[in-house]
Amino acid sequence: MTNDNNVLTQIQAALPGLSKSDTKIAQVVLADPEAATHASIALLAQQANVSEPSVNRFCKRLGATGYPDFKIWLARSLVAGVRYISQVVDPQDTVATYPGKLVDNTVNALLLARENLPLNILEEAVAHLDAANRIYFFGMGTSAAVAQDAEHKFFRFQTPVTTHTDPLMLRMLAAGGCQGDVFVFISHTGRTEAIVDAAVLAAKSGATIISLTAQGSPLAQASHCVIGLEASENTEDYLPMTSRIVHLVIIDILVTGVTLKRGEPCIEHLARMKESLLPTRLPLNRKRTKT
Amino acid sequence: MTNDNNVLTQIQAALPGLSKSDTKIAQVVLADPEAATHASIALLAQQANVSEPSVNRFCKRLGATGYPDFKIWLARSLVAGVRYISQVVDPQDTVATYPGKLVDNTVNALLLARENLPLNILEEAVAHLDAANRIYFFGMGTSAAVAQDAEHKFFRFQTPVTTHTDPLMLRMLAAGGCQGDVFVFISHTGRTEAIVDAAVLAAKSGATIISLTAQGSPLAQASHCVIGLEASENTEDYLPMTSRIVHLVIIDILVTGVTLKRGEPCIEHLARMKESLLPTRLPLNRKRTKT
DNA sequence: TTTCATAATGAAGCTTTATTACATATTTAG
DNA sequence: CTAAATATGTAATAAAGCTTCATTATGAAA
Repeated sequence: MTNDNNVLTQIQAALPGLSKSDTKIAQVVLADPEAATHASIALLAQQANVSEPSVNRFCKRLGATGYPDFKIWLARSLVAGVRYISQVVDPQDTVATYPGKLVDNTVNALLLARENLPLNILEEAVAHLDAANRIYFFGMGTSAAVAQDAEHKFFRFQTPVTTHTDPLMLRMLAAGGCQGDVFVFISHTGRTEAIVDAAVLAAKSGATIISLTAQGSPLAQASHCVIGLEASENTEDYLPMTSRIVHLVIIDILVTGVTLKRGEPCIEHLARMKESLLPTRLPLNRKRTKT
Repeated sequence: MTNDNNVLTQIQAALPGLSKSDTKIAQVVLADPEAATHASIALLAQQANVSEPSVNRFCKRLGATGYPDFKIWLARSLVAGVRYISQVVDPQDTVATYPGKLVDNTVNALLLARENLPLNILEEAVAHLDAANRIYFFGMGTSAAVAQDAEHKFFRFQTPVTTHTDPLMLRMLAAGGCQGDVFVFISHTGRTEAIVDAAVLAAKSGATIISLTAQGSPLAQASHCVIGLEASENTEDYLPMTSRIVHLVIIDILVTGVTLKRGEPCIEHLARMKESLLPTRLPLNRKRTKT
């Protein structure tokens, strides 16, 4: 009910069942939420052609304590101009509009994920990864890049870690798994056959299966530890965009979790790794443009 | 000046040069910005042990038109609880705290990038990519995953595209470039020697160089088209986390840009590609948990 | 140290804004 | 077609925020 702390989506959801005045108010607010945050109740009432108390009642019906509270709430739904409402890119978009939409959608996906972070499962996953003798990351398609990123990050720990995308390699490794092995499967849909098969095989072999995938998917069902995310939106229809970003941030969380669990020595080790890269870099030679 | 539309950072930046009352007010606001958005001017004044006009003046000094305006502004700086201020993970963090911090930092990086999107440069980059006979993506370390992701997305266009991480391969390809080739270099620092060398070589060969890197870096100087981002924050000290995410979203922008430029036929083509993946997926078998 | 000028702060009254109570209109069900 | 319920608007009330001005603190020059 009220756990959707976003006004815009809430108004839009409520629109059908709204009264005449409320509809008018809703339309004015949705048309330019930005402006609404700066308008007084009198101005908004005038723009919607309704009385001031109607606006006040509208706010209360939405769960706010009054108009000022509503404005605060509304302001929060406009993150630095980001619209919470998922914005679909259409052929009419220009360079002035679509980049912002894409960033907004990504931010929204992250904020949504943030609210639904399964902390206990993350903790569990971190424990498994920390205790692992060997870690395997698997991802295909877009998730291959996520897996590669994960390998690159986990590689810095002492635990042996590898990434694979070849389905045959995947099956073989999965079949040959053993206690102490941790397989991390990354799949947006959780329905990529090769991945699901491998997960089932790996589970039988005694290894621990962690998956970054859709809740309730076949892959999720085959896993010991599911870091599940809400299902994809329509924006993912052509190219998965936001989901892989969320997966990457979850990789960050897991890496950070293991780092914290291992404590100081590990942090030092990471610092040394970092230093070893310095000789490959040219000297800094930058002119600052801003203060 | 006023282009930093975040209050919290602005207050913090202004803190040193603030008067006695203003400091008290700033402290109360920073201590619990959330609460401040709901407090009346009287309450806030009382909590800070100052008079109401002082609070009002404080707001105006920060650029707001008054207290209510300040509250709106403040509310926006608290994106669904996200603190704009970059939050450093420290050893005292627990699973209850660090995941949120990481997401917040990522969101902040994206919001920052969103405000500084170089639209004209993106447009230029899209034009180059659209017109390219051949596209090469290069990235090393963490950026290798970004390059791979880019390849995976651009692969769906008809233009031949490849990704490489091997420095030798890189040099050879760069030296053998020709007009119509587009080299996309991805490097957080812009100071990875192998990458910079390759960019210089490729530029000499007549190819077009696009780079996703730090403004003003050696790599940027060797490029025709620099999609530059603000320098790294201290949070990147151990592992680049937020920058790669921003790079990925820029890849999304470029892909989307080319898709839009090519118009309908391309969109259809993408849809067909998508369909071709369906047979590799198991049937949907999900139980919805939420309405 | 004193004096003067400047800046900072607070008290009181004033203005704007939001809310409540009540009356009127509109819809809906019987 | 009427009656109850609901929705809407008017006007009065209350709350919040703002401005003016007097007071107090701060700091520089004599």
